[in-house]
Amino acid sequence: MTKPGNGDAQKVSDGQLFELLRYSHIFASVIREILEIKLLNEVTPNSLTLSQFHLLKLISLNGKHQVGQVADFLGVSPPAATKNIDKLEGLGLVYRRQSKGDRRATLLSSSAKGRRLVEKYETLKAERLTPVINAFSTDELDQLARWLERFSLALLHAEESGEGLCFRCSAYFEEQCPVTHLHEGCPYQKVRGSHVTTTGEKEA
Amino acid sequence: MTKPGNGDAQKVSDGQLFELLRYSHIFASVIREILEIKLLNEVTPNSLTLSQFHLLKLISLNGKHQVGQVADFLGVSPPAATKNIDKLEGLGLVYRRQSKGDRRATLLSSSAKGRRLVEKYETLKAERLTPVINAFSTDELDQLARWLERFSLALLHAEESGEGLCFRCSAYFEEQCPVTHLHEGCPYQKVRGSHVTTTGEKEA
DNA sequence: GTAGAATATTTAACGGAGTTAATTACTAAC
DNA sequence: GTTAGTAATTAACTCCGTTAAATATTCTAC
Repeated sequence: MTKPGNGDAQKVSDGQLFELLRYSHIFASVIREILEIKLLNEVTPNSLTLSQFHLLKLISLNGKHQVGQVADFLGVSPPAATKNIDKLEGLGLVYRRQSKGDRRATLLSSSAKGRRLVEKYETLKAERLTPVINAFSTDELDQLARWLERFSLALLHAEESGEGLCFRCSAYFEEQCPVTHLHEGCPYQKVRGSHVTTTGEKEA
Repeated sequence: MTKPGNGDAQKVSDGQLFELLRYSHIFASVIREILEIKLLNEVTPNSLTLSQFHLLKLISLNGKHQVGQVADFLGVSPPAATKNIDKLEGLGLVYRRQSKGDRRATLLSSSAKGRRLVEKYETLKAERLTPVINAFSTDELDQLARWLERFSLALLHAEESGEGLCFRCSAYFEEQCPVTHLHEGCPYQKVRGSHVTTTGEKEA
């Protein structure tokens, strides 16, 4: 792994490459395990999965999605989405209702309880980031965010077999998704406009 | 979430905070899904889990670990480690042998096949990183790695309830683990010295 | 030196989340 | 109006994790 002469353009040394591999992995693991899974378990006694939470968040942002859409969004099969929705519905976090236009379709909307949960999670997540923010200057934070974006895009574009590629923003979406041209029909796109405010649908 | 007045020190704007949350999540997801899971599935027709691969990697780096140690390392229960080892052993990637000193203990070592797999994965991973490397200057890559480290450390230190905290380097380890004082007895530490070369144990 | 506590691993029983295939209900095409 | 297609669900299964119990070995202490 840290052998000499790995064949590639020798732009970076083996040591640099190792550091990059090491810290990108560690960063990814720490974000996922500490900032996401651990926090989620603290916020929900009923311990939701990350998938289930992302589902809840998407539904909170737009109360007009149907099951198939959110399945695509999560990157899972429709039956898996159904089961996740069952669980969220059982907890009173989301509701199902039949679509008027197409009576096969089920529309999903969040309850006030569901939206409160999303908001609580996001607030706490931002709080936990405070020590991180304090470890950087404002300019550094800006630069870091841009580099993370550049890194992710470079990786994703290289991979573009055109398949089910997605930026995996998990509802941290922006007006203009940078990978839309790779993956048409992203549910995030359908949610555009409601942006980041916790504007749910009607209450039940 | 992007509400005004989130209470915290107003060092960063809500927009900045959102960008940071968005891109740290996206980066973490892309690393995990594209650079790790997807790549692993391409390399192994028998589709190993990330856990199983990390286990194999650890064993490849040091052929003297016992089951309980690698269970700690993976952050799973001993029975889970046993089953993962069963699978790797069934594929001829690792071997079990009884410890001479303590006949309760099982020592684990990798086969040449196992080490080849690890090496192949790491080589391909480095290759996939080429477009990323080309998207940055050498100095930027250095800076990025250091920032990822600083970010991860800040997050981990803030969290330090002293529990099972770990840097989650998954065997991308360095001589001096920055969180050792938080988590004594890390299996990575026991592996120190063999560093990153693919130096396994005896062959069977 | 042997009884009893502690430790290392495995087995057994089970749960949760994912999969594919089949079913049900509805819509759309011709 | 029959037929093909689509949305969602149910059924049957797999995989990876869990805790509790079983087994084998070592350590402690009288």
